Amino acid sequence: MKRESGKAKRRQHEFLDAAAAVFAAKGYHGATTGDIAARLGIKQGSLYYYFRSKEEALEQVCLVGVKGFVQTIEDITASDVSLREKIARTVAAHLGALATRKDYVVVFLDQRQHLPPDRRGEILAQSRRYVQVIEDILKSGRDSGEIKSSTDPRLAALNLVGLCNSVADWYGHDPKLTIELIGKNITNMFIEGVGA
Amino acid sequence: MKRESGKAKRRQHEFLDAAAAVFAAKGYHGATTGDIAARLGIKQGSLYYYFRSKEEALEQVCLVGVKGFVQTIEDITASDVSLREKIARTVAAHLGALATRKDYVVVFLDQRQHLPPDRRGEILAQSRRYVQVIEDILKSGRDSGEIKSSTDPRLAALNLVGLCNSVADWYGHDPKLTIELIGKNITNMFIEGVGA
DNA sequence: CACAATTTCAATAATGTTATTGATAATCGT
DNA sequence: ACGATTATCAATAACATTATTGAAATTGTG
Repeated sequence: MKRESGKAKRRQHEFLDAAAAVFAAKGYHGATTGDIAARLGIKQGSLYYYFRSKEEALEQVCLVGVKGFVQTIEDITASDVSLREKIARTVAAHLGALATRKDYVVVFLDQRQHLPPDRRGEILAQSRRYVQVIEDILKSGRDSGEIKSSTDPRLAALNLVGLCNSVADWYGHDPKLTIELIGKNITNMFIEGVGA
Repeated sequence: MKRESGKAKRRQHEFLDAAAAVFAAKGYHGATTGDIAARLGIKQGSLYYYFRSKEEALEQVCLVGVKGFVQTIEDITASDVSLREKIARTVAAHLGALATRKDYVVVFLDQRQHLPPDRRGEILAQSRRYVQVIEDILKSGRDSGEIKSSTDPRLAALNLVGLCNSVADWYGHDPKLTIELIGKNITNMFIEGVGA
């Protein structure tokens, strides 16, 4: 009989959290399975009850990381609000994922390259689609005259995503800089720029 | 007698290039000294004629990477041109370093965290100063009324640097996207935004 | 409680990696 | 061409890491 009691799921979750934390802190290759085990208070070999291989663990962590991004973006495109509001929501969702699941997001951003090609498929597809959706949002904004006609939607989308991703490099250093504050700042800069 | 013939320097340079390329491609821990040796066409043990340890190699690569950034930024602050021009030059210098020394820059950006604390000192100091100089440029621009008074120079500096750094993630994928084009795009977006 | 399922352990095989060393080959200046 | 300097090699010690296995402990259930 399959158990799948809430307890088992909780433990599985703890395991993924530990893997994400260790991968984020040390990088995939810099992290050892022993590090993950130590964080869970179990022995290195015991981990293999939860995964088949270290690679599989990385894949799972990356998937959680990227899904945090993609989750809400669909609804945002569909919603009937101004372009500014769409961008504000996109940024908020992006930064929100960073705040609530920093380890997963950081691992997705920085460690997915270490997955062998045959494990990269879905992760790559999801992240490509994410940028594509943002590009589409910008394109529609250009059509509706809400953004400059000279704006290249592709480049602008890459810039917006890069801008949000870069927050991961320093978020948390200064407690004054809340997600809300940073989000407003990025949204404003993206739409109006810093020029007087 | 110390030789220091041009040849020796050239070889030293080749060695650093190889280390940078391998670290950039596989990450510090994912890269083996054997990988670096293979790229140079020599045996793994022979590398230790050029460095004392893998860590030292990483430190040297990171230093070259960060110096590419800091090099020109000083002159830009001093120069007597408009804020827009200062920012345009800053972005151009940043992206230029990315284009001409991508491997070194990528290693500095993504791998410096794997240096032990006692090797991080100078690298950290240089990169802090880099952001500080940009912050100062923006502050002076705020004082001169060239940028919005509501702009937070610190956040804006972090954003500008993050934006430029994020180009490393995709630069080179599309040959149509030249450094000049990307630079103009970023400068425009940073100052005027994409809004109509 | 007793039984079955779940979770962890101890021990270890197989492999890979860094760094050292003394010998050897290649190169340079005279 | 010769001796000295520079560069590379072969071999290996020491160590770390992943993954496997069968046993043991723990937990949940009737």
